[in-house]
Amino acid sequence: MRTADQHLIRGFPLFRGVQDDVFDRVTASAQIRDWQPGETVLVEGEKPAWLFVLLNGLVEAFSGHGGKETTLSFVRPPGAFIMAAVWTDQVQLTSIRTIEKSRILQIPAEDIRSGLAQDASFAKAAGLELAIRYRDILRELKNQRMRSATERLANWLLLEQEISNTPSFSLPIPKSLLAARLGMTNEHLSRSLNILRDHGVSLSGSVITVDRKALIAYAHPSILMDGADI
Amino acid sequence: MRTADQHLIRGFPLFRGVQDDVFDRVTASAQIRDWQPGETVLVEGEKPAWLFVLLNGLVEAFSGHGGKETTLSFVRPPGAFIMAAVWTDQVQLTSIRTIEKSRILQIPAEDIRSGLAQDASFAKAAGLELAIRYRDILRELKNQRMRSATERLANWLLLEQEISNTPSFSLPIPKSLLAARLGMTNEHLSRSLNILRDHGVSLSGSVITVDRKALIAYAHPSILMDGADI
DNA sequence: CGTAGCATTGATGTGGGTCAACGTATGTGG
DNA sequence: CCACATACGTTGACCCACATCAATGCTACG
Repeated sequence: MRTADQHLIRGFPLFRGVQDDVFDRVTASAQIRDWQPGETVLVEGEKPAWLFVLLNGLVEAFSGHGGKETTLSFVRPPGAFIMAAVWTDQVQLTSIRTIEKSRILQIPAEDIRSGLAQDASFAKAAGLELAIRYRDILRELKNQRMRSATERLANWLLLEQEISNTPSFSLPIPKSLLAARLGMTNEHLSRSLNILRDHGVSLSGSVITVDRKALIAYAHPSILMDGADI
Repeated sequence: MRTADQHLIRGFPLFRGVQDDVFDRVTASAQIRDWQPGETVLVEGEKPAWLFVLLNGLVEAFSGHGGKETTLSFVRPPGAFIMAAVWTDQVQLTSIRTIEKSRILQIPAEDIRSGLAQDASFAKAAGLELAIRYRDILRELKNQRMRSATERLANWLLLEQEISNTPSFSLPIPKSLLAARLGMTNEHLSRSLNILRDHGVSLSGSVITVDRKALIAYAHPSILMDGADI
């Protein structure tokens, strides 16, 4: 790894406040690799050999079972993935593929585990990463159980619009991915968008315009369910 | 806290390998309280004042939104709860209530956080707890997305039967709770049990007899989805 | 241009929720 | 010991959200 890269990584939340010697040891055998869109980074069911940290790009966690496939989350920089599998040293529960061209840091799982034991700051930072993902996925489960697909979509739009900070914005991902993200089919997404036309959403192609007040009345957003997102 | 209690707690996975002085500081202001079945321990939406560790009993994490309520998980000893909220110092995403008479240790959230920063062993143990819960809930999300309610039930029965280690066993929780746990209505649970009669399950009252081979053929269990359970 | 994605639309099927009625225990007090 | 209440489970009728399958439209781009 080049020293410029090392410098970049040093500033990542995961390594904030970590002792120099621990940082050096943890990153000694680390590698950085560039990935093309659509490449599979890892497959569920294997023991984790590395911890992965997304430096840039976009990555999808998904899983398949009995002919079905489901998207569990997206990861954006500076997120890490399969932290829980590395921490417990158990098989990965998800597969990972790149959505966009991505640069990914990989650190030997064993080095991570010994780093956790050596430096409380590192363990605290890694645990924080894990806690954030835990909360993300918990929100997702609540979302799934207590809202209809159309409501999920409505709340996603509200969040996305809030991020873009303009009433009109264009979808950052293709609709097929959005459907997967929301746990619904493409067809149903299309219909749901039509339903939302009656509640403050207008769209032409991938450009969305939101009347927040109307959409909020429909969506009932809640900070206990709508969190950090793609 | 009595020294006998302190001794008990010292042996908990959360405090395995923690330095004595850190242990003393973390547990200095800790309290143990006994709870009756059905008591609400904490309500979602509040900032966590304590970390809770279940010493014995059974506790349910649940959430409500827009007139609906959903059970997110059960916690059995020696599990901790709202670890993620304490770690991130963000509002709790779930409410907690006791199912059975329970004894619960509570430790000031601030003491936990400073303990994390002081002792790598403690941070590692707390992170392990978090990682285990993360994986539980991830499995639950996969379960929810890729299986029907009846399949979820079938796999739950397989797991429960495996624990009991006899072909015949009686349900450890009332059916209404089981339905909540599986994310379905009581009515649907009843129907699902009837469906499973054709696949190796026979029941009279709350006593279940499972023909593993037949049920496995229906349920398609997977270690990537069926994990530690109630 | 044609053809290869993607998105929409329609027709139809089904898992599972909802509501109401009916059973089946396990009490409690007369 | 029986009448009754209360809680829990089952069954049936019905409905709705969402998936599935198939056809069609839309854009893009070699």
